[in-house]
Amino acid sequence: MDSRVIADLILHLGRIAAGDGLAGGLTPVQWAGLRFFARANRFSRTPSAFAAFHGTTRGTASQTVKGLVARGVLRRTRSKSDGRSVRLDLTAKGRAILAGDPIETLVRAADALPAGVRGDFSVTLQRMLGRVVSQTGKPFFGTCETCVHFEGGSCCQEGLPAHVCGFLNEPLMDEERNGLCINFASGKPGSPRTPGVCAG
Amino acid sequence: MDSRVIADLILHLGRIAAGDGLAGGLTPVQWAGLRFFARANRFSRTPSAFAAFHGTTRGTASQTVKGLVARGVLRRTRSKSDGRSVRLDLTAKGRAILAGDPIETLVRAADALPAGVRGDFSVTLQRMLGRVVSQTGKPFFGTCETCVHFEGGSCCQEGLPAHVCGFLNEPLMDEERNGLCINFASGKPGSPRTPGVCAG
DNA sequence: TCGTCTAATTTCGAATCGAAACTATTGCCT
DNA sequence: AGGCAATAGTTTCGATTCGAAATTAGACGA
Repeated sequence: MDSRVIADLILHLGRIAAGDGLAGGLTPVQWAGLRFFARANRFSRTPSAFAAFHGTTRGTASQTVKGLVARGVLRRTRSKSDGRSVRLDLTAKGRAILAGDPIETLVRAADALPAGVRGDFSVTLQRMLGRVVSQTGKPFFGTCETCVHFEGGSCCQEGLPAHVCGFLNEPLMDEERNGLCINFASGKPGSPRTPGVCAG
Repeated sequence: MDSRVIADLILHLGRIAAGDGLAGGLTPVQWAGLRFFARANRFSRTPSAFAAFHGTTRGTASQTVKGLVARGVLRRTRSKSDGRSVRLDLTAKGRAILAGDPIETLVRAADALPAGVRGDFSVTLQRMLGRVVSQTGKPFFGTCETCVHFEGGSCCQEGLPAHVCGFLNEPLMDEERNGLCINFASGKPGSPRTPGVCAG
């Protein structure tokens, strides 16, 4: 019986916080897009990945992206390795606009929570998302931190890629580990990551 | 920095769970309306209250209500005491449809949480909603349980109203205390409710 | 080279939303 | 009483959104 209240609260919170129409000149969907492309890693900053993340079709996602590019908050570049693919990056203007995100109301509300509560709260939310996502068959976007494809090491020199994504066979810079990835696959929690073996 | 993740998670959860298009023949907005009129008390089952709760305009709320009445899930009756006002009640069909609410995915995810966690989680969500609501100036919908206007007693006979809403000066049946109310005003937590004095 | 698959876009019709105009009713104020 | 502002609800209108389907372009295997 408490569970229904929880579900209602989550929906209501999301609606009240993000439903605030044209805050800062962007629509709620455009805000969602801007947030996604700000947090996704370079393999996932594509229209298709945004469609999967946002739970919509590629056609709709394409329109959202077009609007954001037209506003000058996203830059569109074709992939060199795959002529079909496109990568979207935030422009300086995009990063500036992100500061006025209407989600800030929610962020401040989370900030006001006691520090001890906040950690548990975040973990519980994540657990619920994992369950919802697996039940509905939607893709889960996680970071390298708990990804089974992540092969890390720290034996290399400064400034060189120290990690590898085993799924794409691509080197990863240290600061790229925090981006959301569409290729995320959950590893067993607590199992140590394979230490990377470096030639150098 | 954890706070931003929390905000993202809440929005994403809400989107994934409720954004599921025409589940059961109703749109996401219509589901929100049906849920509201199922949980609101008899003073709050009006188009205006739904507009306030849902964070939209009265015009848009009116359209949503019209759609629900046309589908036969809500019944529309004019108020006898105020010729302008209208009350919406769920029909038997409405209650039946509510069983297939797409929010059930979220409810099940909440059910899967450990019992100890669930209580704290619910409290934290409520605290965040309170903060968001006070920051944005939107009305808060609470129940009699913690409402300052609630004047309760239990000295009356069975079957007769045992409580009173001090704001509307209206008698309240025992089972009406759990409905969401637009006239909710938060009382000091822990302060004892005024015991009702019965003539009988 | 052909066929199939994937990435992205475009088009089109239906639905949604908010702002503004409008009707009807209430209730305060003199 | 009579006037008048406030409130509840509805309607209309234009802009936006959305999803389904068709379209273009490139990748890749047989």
